[in-house]
Amino acid sequence: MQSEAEFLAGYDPRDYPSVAVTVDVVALTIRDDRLCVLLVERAEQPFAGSRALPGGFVRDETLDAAALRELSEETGVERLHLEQLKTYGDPGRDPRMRVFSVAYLAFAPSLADPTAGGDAAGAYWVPVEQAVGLAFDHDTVLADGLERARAKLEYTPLATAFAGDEFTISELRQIYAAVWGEELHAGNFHRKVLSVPGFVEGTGRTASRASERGGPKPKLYRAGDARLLHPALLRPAREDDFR
Amino acid sequence: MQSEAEFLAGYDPRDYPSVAVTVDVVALTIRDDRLCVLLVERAEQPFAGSRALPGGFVRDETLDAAALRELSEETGVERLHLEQLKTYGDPGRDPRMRVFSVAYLAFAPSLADPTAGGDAAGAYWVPVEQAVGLAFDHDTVLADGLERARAKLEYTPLATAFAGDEFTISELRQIYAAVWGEELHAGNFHRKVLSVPGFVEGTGRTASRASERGGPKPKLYRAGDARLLHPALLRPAREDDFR
DNA sequence: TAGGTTCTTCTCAGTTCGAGTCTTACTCAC
DNA sequence: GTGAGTAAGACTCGAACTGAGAAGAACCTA
Repeated sequence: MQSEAEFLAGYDPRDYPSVAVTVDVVALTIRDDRLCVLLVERAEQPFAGSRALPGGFVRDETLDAAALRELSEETGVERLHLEQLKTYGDPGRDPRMRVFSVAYLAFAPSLADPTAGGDAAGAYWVPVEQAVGLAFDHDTVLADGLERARAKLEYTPLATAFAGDEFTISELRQIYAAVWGEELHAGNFHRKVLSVPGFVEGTGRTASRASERGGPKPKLYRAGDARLLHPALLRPAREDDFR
Repeated sequence: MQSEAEFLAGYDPRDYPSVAVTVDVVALTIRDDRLCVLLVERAEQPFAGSRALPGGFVRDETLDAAALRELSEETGVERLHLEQLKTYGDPGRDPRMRVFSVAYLAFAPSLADPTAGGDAAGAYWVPVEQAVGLAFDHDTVLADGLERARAKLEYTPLATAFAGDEFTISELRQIYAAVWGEELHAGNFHRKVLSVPGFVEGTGRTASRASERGGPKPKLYRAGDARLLHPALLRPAREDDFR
């Protein structure tokens, strides 16, 4: 494999257009009650061998379509909620040329392992706290994506995008706990979720089995039609978050 | 002046790079208790003569720097709060070539009239409800910016960015009223603002004059050090906003 | 000086909140 | 099968917050 130094030495910027636009995707899911992000192992220079967020150049398509395509090409992941996060364009963030990267945030229910493809040598879900030392400025992108995801859980029904079609209140609570990194009071969470209009709606059905460790069979719910939670479901306040 | 049709007929895409990145700025302020946006009159094709958001091509600089520079060049406006809004990149949104526009949102205290410069034939503050029929997809960009601004007033001390260094609680209330488009209960607003830690801090001073129509001289406050309002200052709920 | 307006504080009832308890239904280990 | 432990869901309590309104003092204009 070519080293990064060799690659840069043989690289002539005039062979390429001087400005490029890419999309990069922060795809999140919950696995084993842990918040995980989708990473690919880069097969090409620059940063060959490093881990990075999946992404690539935008073609003759909308930005949303590019994000969906790249995610699908490099990882096989398809069914998910996508939204634009932020654009990163500092000069020098890509050693080849001026590259503007439009970052997307994606939320996926628990899925089978992704299949690598495209420019990616491998693709896998990694617990977010282990996703450090990424290529380019992707550490920053990931941090911004996590902050956005944590905030959006408060005032949108986004958490249901992490769940399957039918879910229990407990599963929903564990999604919140995984994203926020702290446990929630089960009774209060239950009361709150059911009291917010349009958050979830009952299916009339009950899980076929209780939790592994006992307890009654929980009722099953599906996502409601609300697009905003009102009143919001605020995470426990920590003083230092505000100053 | 060249018509748009003439311009396009004489336009050869090969004279230009095929992809470009611009910044466009939704700059907001309050004038006469009304929410206004900064518009420029375009001097160049395409859309010459139309009104548009101030903006232009990104040079060898960060995106934030480009937004600040364009705003200053085209309008003379300088001292303000800037944050990235969203990136627009649909094929065909600019008739010349593929243009990606990184939109910024800016909040300025009440200022003197801007001075036109750069590509702009004129620059002026326009009440947002009169800012329709803009060039490119700027109607959409403005709508997204307004929605973002309205939401951020709820949970950040952003409103103080519209005020001067010292302001009264009433002035702050009128900023909220102008952005949200509805009156607020003066007593409750007063109680709420003072109860949120770090939102405002007293100066110990009092306005030299009361309101034109009477009343006591109000106390003066300045922005506090909070970066988030907790608890948030929620706008009156309307059912249809949630579904 | 009179009347109207604003600033600021206060009251009151209704709602939401965090923390905890309780009952019931279930799983697992023995 | 039985018993210990756990979870779902309903409930209670006091504290905190909310919207609506009232009240007094300060100040403007006519």
